[in-house]
This record gives sequence, structure tokens and C-alpha cells, in this order.
Amino acid sequence: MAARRVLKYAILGLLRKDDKSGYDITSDFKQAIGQFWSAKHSQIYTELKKLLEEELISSYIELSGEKLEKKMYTLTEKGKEDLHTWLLTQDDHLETEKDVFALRLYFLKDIPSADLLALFENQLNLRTNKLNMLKEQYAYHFGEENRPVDLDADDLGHYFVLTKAISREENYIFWLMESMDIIRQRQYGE
Amino acid sequence: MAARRVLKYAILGLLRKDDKSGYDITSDFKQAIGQFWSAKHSQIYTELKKLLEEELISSYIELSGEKLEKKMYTLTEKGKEDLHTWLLTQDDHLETEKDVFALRLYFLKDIPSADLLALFENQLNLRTNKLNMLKEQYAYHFGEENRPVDLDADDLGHYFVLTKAISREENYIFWLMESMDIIRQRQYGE
DNA sequence: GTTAAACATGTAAACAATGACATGTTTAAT
DNA sequence: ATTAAACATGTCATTGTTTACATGTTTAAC
Repeated sequence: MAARRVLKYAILGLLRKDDKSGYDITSDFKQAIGQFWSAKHSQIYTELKKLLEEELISSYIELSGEKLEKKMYTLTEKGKEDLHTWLLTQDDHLETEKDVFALRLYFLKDIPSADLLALFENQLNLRTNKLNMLKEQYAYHFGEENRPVDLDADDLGHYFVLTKAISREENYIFWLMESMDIIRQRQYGE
Repeated sequence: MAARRVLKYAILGLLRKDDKSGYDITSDFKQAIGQFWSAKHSQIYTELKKLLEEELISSYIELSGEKLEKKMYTLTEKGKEDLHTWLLTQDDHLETEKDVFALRLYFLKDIPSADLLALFENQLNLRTNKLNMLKEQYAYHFGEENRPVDLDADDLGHYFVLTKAISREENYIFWLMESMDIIRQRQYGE
């Protein structure tokens, strides 16, 4: 999968507002943006090293306590330009959005109805938990009264991504429940 | 990304009903199931070789015309068992569903409104085309009168996967249009 | 004071995936 | 007869990603 050097731009993008450490970037991928891109710390540290060599970022040391050295990264001018160009790039095709549950389901002819429903239940559980987490995040950041038209430009990206993730999960859950109904009806008809 | 050897099981799964060649499998990934998993022919031929070594599949030659040799693959008993076990496996977590458009959008603070709308238009176009293709596929295979309860078990997987893909795209398009409205309203308020 | 969780940074081996290279046949249209 | 598209199979170099290895500090709870 993986279009060309997406992690590179994900990192440059995360550095657009504030300087961050590798650990900070790793943490960001566990928040909202992690719904749409993520990477392990091993890959992040390696990519940061590469970006330094390419002079798209620079680094300095910040002390956290007495001994713990945090290596902070800043976007260079070159890095800002590169990021800006990428942000304006239009995709010319859509990549496969891989989904192992759907793949498995395609082969369902060989799965007994009861096991099939167990698979659906499990997926429904995972998705419901995820949706709840996302809704909590939404409530925490945007509350109920906040209308997107009045939002600060800084928060708009976060707003879009969170609403996208929520909408994706709601849609997934809706389809899961619809499909379970069909399976149950077929089971009854047997 | 890629959870553990998903391509392996995708291939075993595609061989569950009929023998297929590497080319056939490559073609399948351009159809419905390609919405949820896909691979290039280079990876497929390599994986087939590996599966042969592991004795999960066996192969024979079929002539197509006078000279063209098609290498056909069949699931072995061992392969069937392995596939069956995998089909019943419950996921214990959800992987990041990577989406470069959403990632880009997260950094939208640095994109002028007009450019942003152009990015959205482009995405809307790509998604609308895809949705139309999926709907054509649906109409072709299931028509209008076909109720899922009455479907042959053989076709049910296909039905679920197609409706899933359609629902995903419709949801994506809906969110795109909603977001574009918000951007236009904010633009007006400037 | 101990301990566990979170903070913090890196490397290396193995595995997954793409793009380019490489070659040849069959079918359908003109 | 020619030609283009589809059929058909493979390898190799590079890039992307994960898992495991490896080490140490700080903070908050008990």
C-alpha cells in the first residue's frame, strides 16, 4: 500500500505548529490523527534521522528533569516548502482501504452461521468501543455548543478528522447490524 | 501495515471454490474484493511460490491455445484446514485504516480556502466515480428484485462486500459534502 | 522507599509491498 | 496482415512496516 513517503509528510505536518520530539510524534499517532495514519516508534525515529539528513528538519536538545534528554525537532524553511507543496497535491487515484474483516467475510460460505454471528459480534464490540472513544474525544475538544463555522482555523483540521472518524465508525456499525439481521433471517429460514 | 500474512489467506480464500492461476487472482483483486484487499502481480506470484513450498496449494499446467501455459493452483487439504482456522479467528484490535486525504486535511490550517475546496472537489470526483462503478457492479450481479434473504450462500459474501463498499463510499461522499459546506460558510464569514 | 506506568531514544532482523525490468502468447478489431 | 489490448508469468531492487532487542529516566501511587 503506502503511497510515496506518506510518513515523511505526516511528520512534517505534525511539526507545522510546534516543535516536537520523536516521542511526541509517536503519541500524536495514538490520538485523532492515528485514525488515518500511524507508525511505530522504530519507524518514526528512523524517518526523523532521514529528514534531518535531508535538512527538512533541525534538532536541539531539551532537558526533562536532570538527565533525560529530549531531542526536539523543528521544521526548516526547506521542510515548510516541501510540506506546503505536498498539502496542495491532488490524488489521482484511490488506494485500496484494506479491511481484514470484510476480506474474511467474502469467504463466508465456509463459515457456519453461528460462528459467523460470533465474528460479527466481536467486530461490533471493537467498533462500538472505538466509536465511544472518538465521541469522548469529540466532547472533550468541541463540547456540544461549538459550531464548526465559529471554530478557530487551528482546530478545524482536528474537527474534520474527528467527525470523519466518527462518521466512518457509525457507518460501519450500521452496516454490521444490517448484515447481522440478514444472517439471522436466513438462519430462521433454514 | 499489513497484519500477519493476510495475502496468504486472501489467496487461499480465493482458491476455496475453484482452481485459479496467478493471473486470475490478480484479476480478482481488481473486482469487488479489491475494495478490501489487493496486491500487485509481483507479490502474488511470489506468495504462490511460497504457498507451494508450504504445501498449502498444489499446481498443474493448463494450456490456453497452443503454447500459452497457465499454471493453475488448487487448495490442498492442509491449505483448506489452515484457511478454515483463519476464517474463524476473531480480531483482537482494529488497525489504522490509512487515508491520505484525511491526513492532509488534518494539516489544513496551512491551505488557503480555495485550494482546500479544489482538494475536496477532486476527492469528491474520485469517490463519486468509484461509487458509480460499485453500483453498476451491484446492479449487474444482484439487480433490483433480489432480496439478500433469498440469495444463494455462494453469493452472500459478494453481496456483503459490495454493500459494504457502497455504504463506505456513500458515507465518505456525505461527509465530504458536509465539510465543503462548512468551509464555504466560513469563507463567506471572512 | 519501592514499584509501576509513562516518558524517552535508539538499532537490527524479518516481513510486506511496490515499481521496474523482462518476456512471450492469444484474441479481437481494423 | 497488422496492431493493440488482454492474457500470462516471473525476478529484482528498493521502500515501507513490524517485532524484537536494548537501555535508561521521571512521575505518581502506595
